[in-house]
Amino acid sequence: MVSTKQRTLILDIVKNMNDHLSADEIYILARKQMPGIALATVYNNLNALYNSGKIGKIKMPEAADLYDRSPVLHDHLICSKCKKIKDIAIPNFLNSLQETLGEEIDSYDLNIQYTCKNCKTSCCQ
Amino acid sequence: MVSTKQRTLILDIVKNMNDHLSADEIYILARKQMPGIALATVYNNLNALYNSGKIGKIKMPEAADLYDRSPVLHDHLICSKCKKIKDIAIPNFLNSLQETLGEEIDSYDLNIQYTCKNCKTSCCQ
DNA sequence: AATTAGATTTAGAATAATTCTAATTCTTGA
DNA sequence: TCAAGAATTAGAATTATTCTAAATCTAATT
Repeated sequence: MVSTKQRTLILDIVKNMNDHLSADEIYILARKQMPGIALATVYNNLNALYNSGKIGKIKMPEAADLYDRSPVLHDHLICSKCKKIKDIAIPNFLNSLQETLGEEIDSYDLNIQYTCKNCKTSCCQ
Repeated sequence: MVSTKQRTLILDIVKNMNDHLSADEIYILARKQMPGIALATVYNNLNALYNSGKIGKIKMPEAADLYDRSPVLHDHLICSKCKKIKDIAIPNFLNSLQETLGEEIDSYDLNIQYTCKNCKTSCCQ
């Protein structure tokens, strides 16, 4: 895989995100630095970077997929109210899953809906 | 919630499925018995039945959602090759998840990709 | 039986995320 | 410099799902 300046830019944006962003949001950021870039290029490169294990991807149940600067498999708590995402690591989850099931697992997606502390305390939104 | 004949038909179809079907597949089955039914009605009723806890829904990462005759929360193994789905129950998963995280969970979606025995043995598909 | 309010259905348009296509441009090695 | 292959671009296409507005049905009430 050859790294073009578009791919370098997109990798740079993703690696410097403090949050999880969608392809569209990354596209908006990319255009600030490279106004002519196409949305399809952003998708192409996010897919390429994800497939080569350089970045992570969160497959959201009913919304656009989000990208993650870390390619290391981990899990996500999604607040049902404010939709903010919290990264979590469940220790040894993959292994214990494989043991429980007696099957070798290729990968998995786990999305957990909860109500974050902020939304719980502010009662009447 | 009043049960119309459309809703009764759709519930009947879902309850008698031996597999997990998409809204579109359910629509095709429904039209055999009620040719004038609209796809939007199928979606409306699947949503209504799911929201009232009468049927289950599997939120697939990059494909149409599938419906499940059982509303009881359980998990799914999805074969990466043939895409067939196997229902599984991970004993006590929700509780142990809540304990591990120290958070109260509203719900979760877990999709596990694996290679089923069939696809593993037939090597050169 | 007629009326009415409210819910549901219908058909088709709208939306939104993503992929595809074909033409163009860039890269790199010969 | 040239050619081959890869990547990019712009926009069309696709697909699942939701929305809209008009029509129809339902159930309760008179």
